[in-house]
Amino acid sequence: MSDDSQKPTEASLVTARLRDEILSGAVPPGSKIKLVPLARRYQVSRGPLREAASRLASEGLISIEDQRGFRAAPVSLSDLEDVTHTRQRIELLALRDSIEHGDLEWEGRVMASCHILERVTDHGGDPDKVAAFAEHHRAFHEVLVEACPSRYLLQFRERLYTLTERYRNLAANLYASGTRARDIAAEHQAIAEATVARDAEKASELMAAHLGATATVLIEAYPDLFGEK
Amino acid sequence: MSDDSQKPTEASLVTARLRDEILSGAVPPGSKIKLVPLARRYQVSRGPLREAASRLASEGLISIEDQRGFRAAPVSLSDLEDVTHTRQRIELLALRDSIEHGDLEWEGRVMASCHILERVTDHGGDPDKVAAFAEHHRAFHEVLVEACPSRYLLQFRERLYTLTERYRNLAANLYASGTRARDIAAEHQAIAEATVARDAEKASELMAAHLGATATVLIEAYPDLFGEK
DNA sequence: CCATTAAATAATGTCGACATTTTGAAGAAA
DNA sequence: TTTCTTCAAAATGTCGACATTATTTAATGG
Repeated sequence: MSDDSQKPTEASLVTARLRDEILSGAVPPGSKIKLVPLARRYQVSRGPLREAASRLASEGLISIEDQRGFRAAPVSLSDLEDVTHTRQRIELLALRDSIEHGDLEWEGRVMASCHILERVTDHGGDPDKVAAFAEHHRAFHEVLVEACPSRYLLQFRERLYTLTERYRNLAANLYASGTRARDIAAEHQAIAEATVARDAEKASELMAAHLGATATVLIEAYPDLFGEK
Repeated sequence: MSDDSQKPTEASLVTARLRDEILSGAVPPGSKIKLVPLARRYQVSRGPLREAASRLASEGLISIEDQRGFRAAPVSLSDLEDVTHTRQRIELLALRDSIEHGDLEWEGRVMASCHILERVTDHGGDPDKVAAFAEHHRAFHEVLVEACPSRYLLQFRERLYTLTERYRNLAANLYASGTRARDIAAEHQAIAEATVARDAEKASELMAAHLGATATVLIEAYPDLFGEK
């Protein structure tokens, strides 16, 4: 969204970094984003930081209060429900589009991504492995809707995915358990198969269930998540 | 999205102003946004301007090219089609939600807004009247989906409405004619009536047709729009 | 003891200056 | 002419300093 294969600007780098910290929970929801300490940590001036925060505000990760600075977007049960429900609707639209427009190479990428994801599924709490899984998981869901021709739908979808991932990370920070009794790999496998089979109905159904199940886990974990600060 | 009933910051004011100029076409699509002249015109430093541009980037009105500054988002036929199609889908979701959840007072606001809009429909090219119409038109479409409980869906909808309005303004700048042989007031009236009658099917149908008709007019006008720089 | 006010401390918002990069023009070489 | 190089002008990106506003702390009065 920002660079053109140029040397990235400090503002862009800091944007990515700050986004990650908000997503991971290193910057807790609702907490104030104090520019001076952050600028010191990032080894940059406050200028780029303000730009970064301004960008993230329009992404819904930061809220701006004039004369009072920036604040990590708060979390709430109702917000989580909204994110989930909206994401279900948007993602299904994108998935149907993708199934309709995807070509054979796309099918290949779907199966490849699914396979890779399956192989990295069991991480033993190793932070690197967890991060790798998160990355492949994102990639898999991304590939599924890749053939959707609407840039806007994809942008909205990505935004909602990011917000979901934030809740997932926040819950994971409290629940070290992580994965429940779900066989996520099997869910992904089924979605991938229905998708490349061009069975839009079945794929939609499976995807909706997949997102719903994830949401249920998060919502159950949420009360504990709200007990903290 | 930004203030909390505080004295707005320069960055916020400039954001609104720059957004208006991009929407109105005062800053042409694809043109570079040179900060020094703009800062001079706005009587502010470049700092707040950079923040404003950063915010608008995430809204899709500005594109950032690292080390090369900011640029008003380009327009294209394919982008217009994407905006239109996506907006149709999002808006219908929001409208159905709104019809399902709206209360009696909401119905009243819908009819009121529709009535007001009808009365300001015929503007004689007077810029003030045109601006007033645009404002009431935005308000009407806003009220229609007001009862939709999803903040995210409404945010996406608003964003797409804004992008549509940009294309409308750009076309209007070339076609002074403006309104075609459509009876827009009648279309709005029909949508409002179906909506307060809780006839989601009919309202959706009418709304889709309404958006489609607007899109058609714009798409027809578009080739001329692209002839200019 | 609590509430209210006043002073201090800290954080934000804005600006102007500097270094770096890009852009544009002028000129040289093929 | 066309292409490439060189150089100057302009624009961007970043920083540190200043003024203003918010927040915390201390003090005062009830």
